[in-house]
Amino acid sequence: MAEGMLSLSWNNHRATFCHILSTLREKERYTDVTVACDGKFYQVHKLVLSTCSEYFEKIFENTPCKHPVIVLKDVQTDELEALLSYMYEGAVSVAQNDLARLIKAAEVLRIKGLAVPDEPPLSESCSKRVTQSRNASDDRSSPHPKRRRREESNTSLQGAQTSTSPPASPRVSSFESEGETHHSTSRTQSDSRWMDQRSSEREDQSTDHPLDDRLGDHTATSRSSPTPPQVEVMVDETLVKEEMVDHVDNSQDDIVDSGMDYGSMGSDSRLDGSGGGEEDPSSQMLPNKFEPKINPSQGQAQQLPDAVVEALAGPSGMQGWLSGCEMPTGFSGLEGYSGGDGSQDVHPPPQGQPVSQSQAHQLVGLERTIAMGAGALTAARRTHRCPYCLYVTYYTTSLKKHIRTHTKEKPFVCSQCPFRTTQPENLRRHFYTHSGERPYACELCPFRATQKFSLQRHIWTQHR
DNA sequence: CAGCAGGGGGCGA
DNA sequence: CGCCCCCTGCTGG
Repeated sequence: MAEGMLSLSWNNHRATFCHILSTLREKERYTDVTVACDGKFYQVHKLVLSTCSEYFEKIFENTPCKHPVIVLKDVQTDELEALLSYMYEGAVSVAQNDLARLIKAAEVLRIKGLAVPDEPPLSESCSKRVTQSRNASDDRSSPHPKRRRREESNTSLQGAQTSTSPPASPRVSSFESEGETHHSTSRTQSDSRWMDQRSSEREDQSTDHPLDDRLGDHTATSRSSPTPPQVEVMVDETLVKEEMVDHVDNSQDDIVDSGMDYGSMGSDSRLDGSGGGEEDPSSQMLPNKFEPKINPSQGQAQQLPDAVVEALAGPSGMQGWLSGCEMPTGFSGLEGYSGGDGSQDVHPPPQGQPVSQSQAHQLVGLERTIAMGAGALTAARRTHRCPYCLYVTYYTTSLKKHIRTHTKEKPFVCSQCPFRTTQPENLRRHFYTHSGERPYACELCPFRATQKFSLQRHIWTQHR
């Protein structure tokens, strides 16, 4: 209440907790109960079992023993393993055929969320439908299993995963893999040391929701999870329905992902790969002389086709990208573009393709451009077209710069910090932040700026 | 309001 | 190709 009160919240609390629990189980740390089943022994934690099952809770209540051994008779090992995974991770993959069995076992053990509601009805008037029961808010915080069933067609994936479901390895990976944030945090880039941290923070935040859902609904994070909850079990058999929402989410994820992956590939792997070695541009302090031109030399002629090939080859890369780029405009592709470009003379499209052939041809077209040189485009007045989007320019240099925005290639590296950029000019400008130089001085006041436009803006606003 | 990065245009060597 | 210019947009004080 007091003014000074701050609310501190641990965004990843659930995920972390979950992860740690799983890890503890794997390492058999702090385990205080042994579950014996069909000749196998599982070291687990009373806390977890009793949290997830009234049955176990009761047992422990009535078993003062410090490290009891519980022998399960009517449960098979694979069922138990699945249930343990479920309890520790909040989700588990199950082959459809095994679903009934699993539920039965869950019922025997009274596993919350599987066989019994994970929370007493309480006052929640919200009629609990057999399925999701819980109202939205609850839903987020508690592990109510949803059974989701992918189409049969998924079986291969599903089967594979389900068969190996029990191992409860942590899936931090699913969060890390989102990697994309990088390029979007323009602001932080100059803050060298912080960049990584910050981006990861962002990631955490951005995945906040999925994390929240983690215990109960893994759908959001299931993609890369070792034990994807393909089939999240539900109390009711009627749940065997597809949940469009999840599908949509997934598909979106996929799209986003393709975009992201693309980006991350470029900014991470590729950068590191191509520019990593050059990170050391030891002597490029000179604002004007940026030796660091890392390896822009390789030339686009090399790079481009690669990029193109990559994009084409990628499962979703190009498509995702193109769809993101072209579709939104609603143009019918080149037509619309050339018109809008006002470059009628400029742009009698090299191939004059109508939209239909557009994408592939754009790629091919550019590739050809690169391969054959500008001469091939004489008819087009030497316009240069981006293979990734509808961008067209007269200048090859502009195109190169532009393409880097797609490939995320940033060959120009600051010697003072991790900042890297696509244009030498940007690097030069950036360097002012280190050198303190402010080349643009206001004649009317002591104000100085690092960028001309900043000075102009200053004059307009201050001395107008 | 200022700092700063992204990104594109344009020109001279 | 290298360099400069410009506009734009975001961010933080």
